[in-house]
Amino acid sequence: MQNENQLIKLRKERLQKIIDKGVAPFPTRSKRTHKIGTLIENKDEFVENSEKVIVCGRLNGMRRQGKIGFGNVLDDTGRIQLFIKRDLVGEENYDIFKLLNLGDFVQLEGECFITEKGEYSIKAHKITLLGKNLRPIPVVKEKIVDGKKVKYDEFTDIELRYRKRYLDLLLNPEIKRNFEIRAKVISIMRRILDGKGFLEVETPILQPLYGGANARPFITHHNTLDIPLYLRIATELYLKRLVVGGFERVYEIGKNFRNEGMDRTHNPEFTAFEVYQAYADYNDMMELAEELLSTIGNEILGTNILDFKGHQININRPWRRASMIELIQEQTGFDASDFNLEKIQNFYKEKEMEFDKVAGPGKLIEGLFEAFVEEKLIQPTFVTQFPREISPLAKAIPENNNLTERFEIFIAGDEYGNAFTELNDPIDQRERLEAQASLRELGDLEANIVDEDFIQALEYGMPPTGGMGIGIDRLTMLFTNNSSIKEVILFPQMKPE
RNA sequence: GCACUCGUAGCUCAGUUGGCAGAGCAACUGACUCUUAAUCAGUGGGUCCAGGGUUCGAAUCCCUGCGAGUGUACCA
Repeated sequence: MQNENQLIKLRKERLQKIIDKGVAPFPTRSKRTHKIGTLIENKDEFVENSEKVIVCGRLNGMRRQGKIGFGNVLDDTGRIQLFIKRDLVGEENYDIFKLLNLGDFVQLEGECFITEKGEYSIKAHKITLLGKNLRPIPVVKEKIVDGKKVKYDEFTDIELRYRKRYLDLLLNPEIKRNFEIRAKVISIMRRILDGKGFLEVETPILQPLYGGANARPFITHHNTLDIPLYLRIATELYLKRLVVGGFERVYEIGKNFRNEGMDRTHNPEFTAFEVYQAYADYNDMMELAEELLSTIGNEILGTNILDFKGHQININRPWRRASMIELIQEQTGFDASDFNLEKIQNFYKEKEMEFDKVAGPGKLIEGLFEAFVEEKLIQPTFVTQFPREISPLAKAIPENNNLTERFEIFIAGDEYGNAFTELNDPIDQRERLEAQASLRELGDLEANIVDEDFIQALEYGMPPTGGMGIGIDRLTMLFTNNSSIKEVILFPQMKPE
């Protein structure tokens, strides 16, 4: 830090020298006639015309040699070499050039030409400072060796990359692609849903009660009302209220907040997509999921065969559909379909797995799924028919009250989405939430809370409805082949230094 | 939460058996009218993550803490 202050001190001395020359270091106006990318795309034309151009950008290379100098100017479309000659710009302007630092923003007036060594450049008529850099930017240099780009002193410290994302984007421009794909994923989803007549809505982030998922919330306080408020853990219960209100097709894309552990697939705030469709069920949701992902793949990558975590993932529809019980049997040979608690517990013992003595058969079946099946599900799979016991918001399947019309989407061993035929029977719903409430009293901090207003809404009547949630962050990881959620969140949560 | 690994200059890294804290780039000064990791000469720059311990002597060995990564647990 001592040293950094010295480096900054030197830059501030430079700044003073520039001010002493009567030059504004942070001028208010700039005037750009061309983006660098345009000059590069139409190189021949610009060289031939000697048209006067003005580009603006950051100085990211400097090679001064006496009375001439070279440098590189970078904007968001590309990089071009600047050539400056004292005899051309005059001594006064050349002195300003000599006082510039890497990282300064400049406006460069001149004409395009090819240097004697063949480099496409702008010959400066005038260079103007647009913004002084005061803190040295790490310098990444590139060289072409055998036609391949070799980088020197790359900015790679993962912690620094996340803490100072602006430097990451500046010095590792290929990272921008993750966020461009992220934006495209969302815009394609919006376009598809809007095209089907879904209404995009915004429901409260600050909620007096939280629900719609099993998770611990962030708690805040409203001063005027003097009540606690919770940051939402899901949008589900509000979106269903809208279906009660007569919006038959709604969706929301927004942040959820869960006060839980962080790892490569979990950030405390994350972006979820939730969709509800009246007079539909979970089968319709499966088709929607297939359509969304395969369209995104085709449009963004031009293919539905994705390289991901060392696998070739085929997201072309249709995807495999298999029930949780069936998948457990496939992997272990164990048949849990009778929900016989003692039998399931014995199987846990046989496999030398620990289990919660008070857990019901549904919870234990889920445990078997997690232990034996999840990681095996590489190609996109709808895991269907979850136990009713662990699905308090899903409707039971007509033939078997132990199971619900619910599925989760698994790809490469990770979960991507969760959907059900929504429970719209208010009496059943109340019982299920009350059962959750008693779990909570037994110490399950993630169990659902009874939301009386939500149940009342159902009492007014909700049509049969299919609903689905998909994690946008994980989807972006899939389409950018990243295994850490921090690579697809611009400013991931970090502990303060 | 637990386990393992990592933390040295602005950046990327080296530092042997415990023996004066190092390199390249960046920065500063100077030279240089076609460079492109420009070059050449010179200069400055360190809380070796923090604290404690062992030792004549610690960046190095030990302990504790902090931060990060990976795995694992939990979290649909």
